[in-house]
Amino acid sequence: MGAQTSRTDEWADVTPDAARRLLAAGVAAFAERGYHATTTRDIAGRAGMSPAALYIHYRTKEELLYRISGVGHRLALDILCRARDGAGTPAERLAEAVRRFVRWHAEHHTTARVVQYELGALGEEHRAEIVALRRETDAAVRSIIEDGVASGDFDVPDVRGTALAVLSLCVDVARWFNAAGERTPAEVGDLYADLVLRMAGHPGPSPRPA
Amino acid sequence: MGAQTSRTDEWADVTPDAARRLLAAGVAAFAERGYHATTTRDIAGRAGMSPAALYIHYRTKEELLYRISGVGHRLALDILCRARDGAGTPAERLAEAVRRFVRWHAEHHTTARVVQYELGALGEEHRAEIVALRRETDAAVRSIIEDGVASGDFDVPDVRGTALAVLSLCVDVARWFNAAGERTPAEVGDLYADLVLRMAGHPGPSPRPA
DNA sequence: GTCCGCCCTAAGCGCTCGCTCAGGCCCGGG
DNA sequence: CCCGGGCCTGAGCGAGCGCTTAGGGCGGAC
Repeated sequence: MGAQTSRTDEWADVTPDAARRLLAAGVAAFAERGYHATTTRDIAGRAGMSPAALYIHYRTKEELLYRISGVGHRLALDILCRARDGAGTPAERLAEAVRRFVRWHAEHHTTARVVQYELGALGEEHRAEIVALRRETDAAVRSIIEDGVASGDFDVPDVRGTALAVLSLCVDVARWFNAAGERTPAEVGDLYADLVLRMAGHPGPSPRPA
Repeated sequence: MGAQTSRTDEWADVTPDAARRLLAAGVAAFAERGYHATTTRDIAGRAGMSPAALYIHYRTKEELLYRISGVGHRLALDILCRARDGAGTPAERLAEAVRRFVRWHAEHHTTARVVQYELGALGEEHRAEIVALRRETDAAVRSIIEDGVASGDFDVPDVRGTALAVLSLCVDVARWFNAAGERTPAEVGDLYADLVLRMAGHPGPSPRPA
């Protein structure tokens, strides 16, 4: 009946309670039907409120999407930055980045779907702000690959193109992942870490950090 | 002003002329704004007609999407089937499949975007029909990889998962590819053929068919 | 010339959308 | 006790939606 919350609440620091419930309801609705096919009545209903209540906490339906998008992008970016700045060889860091990033996209695939595929529904300035976050995401992946090329761990003729492909591959997990499917988020993360190291020309199985 | 047509017209065999123009206008509009954010007035306007004209050739807006989706999926599936059934080693066939498939997704990225990302907007029976086509697509890729594993050309521990990842990687090109960007469709196809062979554990550069 | 059938348009119907507004409940401070 | 502000609801506005309907123009058969 109520909003479908994720297992570890990603919106824990949003207050007041009603605003948080609306956010979670928005994520569920947008992920299921898409932004434009979702009505404010549907969102409010999932949160157990009347349609008018939405406008006490958010100025428009678009602002609700913007908040979701901002929180989601920052969480995903954080995962990559931590891996980039962590200890270990470039191969360990790339494997760890992909493993965690993919796992997040699988576990929170409803949020990730909204974050990755409803960007076009944002207004002009809000979209520009989110696109900037995305460029940082891209730079983080590229940076790890560059480290590996410099150290000789990787063999990558086209660093920009490979970084783009790696990110594209990981992000698309949100589209096809199904919680009722046969693979757990952790399994997909491990598989993808392996595939990405192969793309980077790293010999042997994907290493775990020490 | 008029509908934006692709360089090689993919809708050549759709008649009458007005129906084809509406299809092309629908593709352009859906790709730009998404199905739900597109109005029938917008589609008709791009085709240079009044809103009512749409309903002479298509029963509903959803049927227009269904036609687009059907034609697009069949074109993409055809590319993979031809590569699967072609001559050459598994590595040559996989490289060729990816090269052509990716190139199509880049060249026709507006069509591909609609085909890949607006599936959820289809009605129940129409969606089931399209999903069946998609399963064939998946099977074609898996089949080539299985051939390579059997012949010893590939080293793939998880065939199902790798096939899924390969397809996901290729399909997502439609999302990020930008015609004004720095890479041509052919360049992206070559890069991706290389990356996919690495994912399949094939040593050396991606071979061209004889 | 006359008529028929195909394409098309102008006008508009019924509906649902995002969003607003006047007012009610409830809880903490005096 | 009363009051005031934060949170919420019921009712509904104006707009734009998908789609329909009545009829006009026009080219080919006779």
